[in-house]
Amino acid sequence: MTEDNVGAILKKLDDVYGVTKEGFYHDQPWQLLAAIMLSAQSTDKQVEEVLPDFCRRFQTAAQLADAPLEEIEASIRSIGLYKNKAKNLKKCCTQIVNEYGGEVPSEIEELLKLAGVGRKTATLFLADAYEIPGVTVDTHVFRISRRLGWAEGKNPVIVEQELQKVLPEEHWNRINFQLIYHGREVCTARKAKCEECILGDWCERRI
DNA sequence: ATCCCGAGGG
DNA sequence: CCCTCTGGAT
Repeated sequence: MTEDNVGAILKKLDDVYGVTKEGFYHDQPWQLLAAIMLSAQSTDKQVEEVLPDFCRRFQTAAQLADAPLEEIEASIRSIGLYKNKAKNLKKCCTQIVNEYGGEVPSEIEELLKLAGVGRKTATLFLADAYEIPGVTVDTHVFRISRRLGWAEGKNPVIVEQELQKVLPEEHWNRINFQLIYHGREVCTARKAKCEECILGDWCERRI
């Protein structure tokens, strides 16, 4: 377990990938939650393409909850897993209207009760919407933090707890997008490009 | 061809 | 625990 590499790596990530990420377009918090749900297994570009029209068509959670499933599907048709997402969005918005008075809850335990909202979506929403510090562990964060020697846990929940101990809290809300960029371009699941990695000096995997 | 910026369901 | 859902990137 190396923890002395943490400071140097975090600084490098800040330098190369920046400290802020532009969030998804939205007028209302529930639309941000919807955008994050849409982003699963899809690119930001795909999501941003449908988002303006989506937000215009469904201005409130109640409007989406009442819309025919076919209309919801049509509005997100170009995005991966669109049938699942349309079904989950309708159910999720129905829950928001019926059980939360039309407002997205800000407690993670409540968010996790919403259809289509898992831990990754919930923590990212809390960070983006309310700047609540949290470590969002998606597939990239999971893979890279293990390669760096920051975590050893066998599932995302354990890794999340390990990272909360290893990382200063002010980095929690930016480590996700930084490692996503890094994970897509360099530290890929297979055939990682260790020769061109900016973290090569400190990474346990390369040394 | 193969793998995903997940989550629900059997 | 493993399967499925989807288009797009590589």
